[in-house]
Amino acid sequence: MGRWEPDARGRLARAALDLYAERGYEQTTVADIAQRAGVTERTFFRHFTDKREVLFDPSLTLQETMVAAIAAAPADRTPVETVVGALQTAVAMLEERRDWSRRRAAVIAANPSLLERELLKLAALATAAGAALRARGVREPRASLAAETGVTAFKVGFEHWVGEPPAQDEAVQEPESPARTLADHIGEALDEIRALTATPRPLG
Amino acid sequence: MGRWEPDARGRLARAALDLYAERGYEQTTVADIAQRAGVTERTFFRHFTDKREVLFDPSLTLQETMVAAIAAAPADRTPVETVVGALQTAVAMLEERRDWSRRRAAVIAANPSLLERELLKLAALATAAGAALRARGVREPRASLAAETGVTAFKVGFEHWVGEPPAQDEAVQEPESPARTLADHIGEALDEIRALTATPRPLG
DNA sequence: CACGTGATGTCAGAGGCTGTCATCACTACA
DNA sequence: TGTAGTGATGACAGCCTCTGACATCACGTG
Repeated sequence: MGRWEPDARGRLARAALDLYAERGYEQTTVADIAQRAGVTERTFFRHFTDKREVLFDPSLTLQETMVAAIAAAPADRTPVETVVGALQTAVAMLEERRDWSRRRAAVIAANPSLLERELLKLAALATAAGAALRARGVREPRASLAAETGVTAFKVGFEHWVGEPPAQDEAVQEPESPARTLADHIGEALDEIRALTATPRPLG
Repeated sequence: MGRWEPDARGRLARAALDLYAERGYEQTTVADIAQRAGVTERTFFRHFTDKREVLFDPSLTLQETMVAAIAAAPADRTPVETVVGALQTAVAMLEERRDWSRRRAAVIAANPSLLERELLKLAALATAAGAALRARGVREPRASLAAETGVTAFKVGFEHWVGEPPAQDEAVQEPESPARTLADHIGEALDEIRALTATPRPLG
C-alpha cells in the first residue's frame, strides 16, 4: 500500500487549501498544487475529479454517517428530528476540525465557483436524507421536505459555528460558559425554523 | 441597434438548449452552439459568461421581479407569505414558457454540472429575498430563514409543475378541471411545509 | 460622406481535464 | 533469490473552455 511518499491525497488537499487561501482560488493552478504536494498534475486528477472537489473530501463520509444514523434512529421521532439528530451525530468529525472548517469556509465564500459545489453537496445530502427517510416508511412529499428542512438547519448552524470567534485560549475562558458545539448550533437553527413557520397567519 | 442578423443572444440560447437536448451537454461544444446560431465561438462568450449560463438567462429578471414584489407587498403579511406571494407574481413569465421550462429541466436534471448552477441561482434568489425582507424591517435570522423557506416552496412547486403531464389538447380536457398553475403548485408546496413543521413533537 | 459606436470576427494563448502508455515501488510466490 | 503481478505515478499529446488584444463591419449622426 505504501509507495513513494505516503498520503499523496492528503498532501494535495492540504496544499490546495493553503494555496487557495494564500493567493486565491483562480490564481492557483492545479500544477501549483501538484508541485507543492510533490506530485504531477496528472496525479492530482487521479485523486480528485476537479479542481474544486479537493475541498470537499470529507463530504461523502459525512453523508454516509448521516444515512446510517437515520437508519438507526429510534422510531418515535418526527422525520425532521430524525434528520437533524443524524446530522448532529455525523458532525462529530467536523467538531475536531474547526480550524480547517473555518479556513475552508473563508475560501469557499470568496468564490462563487466553489459555493456552487458546496450547494451541490448540500443538495446531495438532502437527497440522501430523503431516501433514508423513505426507507423507514416516511412518504412523499414529507420525506423530501423533512430532509430539506433538516439540511437547512445544518447549513445555518454550521455557518454560525464557523462564524463564531475562535476560542483563543480555552483555559482563559470562563469555565462555566462552555463553548457551543456545532451540534448545539444545529439544534438552535432548527428551533428558529420551528418558531418561524409556527407563526400564526396574521390576517387571511 | 439592428446589426447583422438580429437577436444573436436569443439564437444562441435556443441553439444551446436544442443541442444539449439532442446530443447531451458534455457532447456539445461551444463551437457547435455558435455555428448553429451563425456566429463565432467568441461571440458566445460575449453574451454568456460560460457554457452553463446560457440556460439561465431569465433568472435575473425573475429575481428582480420578486424583489420588487416583496417591496410592494402589503405590510400585514408574514415574511414567508410575503416571499411566496412575490414569487407567485414573478413566476408569471414562466407560466407562458412551460414547454421551454420542461425541456430545460430535463437537460439540467441530466447534468450535475448544470444542477450545480441551478442551485446557485436558487441560493441567489434566497439571498435577494432575504435582503428585500430586511429592507422592510424583518430581522435576522427571521429574514434569511423565511427567504429560504419561500424559495424551497418555489423549488418544490416548480418541480411538480414541470413534472405534471402536459395538457395535450386543452379543448379535450374536462373544462371543469382547470389546469393547476405554477402559482398553485407553489402555494401547495408552502402548505405542505407548514403541515410538516407544525407537527407536534411526539415524545420529549 | 466622414466619423463614432457597438457588435462581431480573428488570432493567440493559458489553464482544466482526459486518454494512453511507460515506469516505478512494493508484494507474493516460486 | 528472482520473477511476475499489482497499483500508483510520470510523461506526453490533445481537446475544450475561456480570455485578451486587435481588426473589421454595420449602422446612425452630423
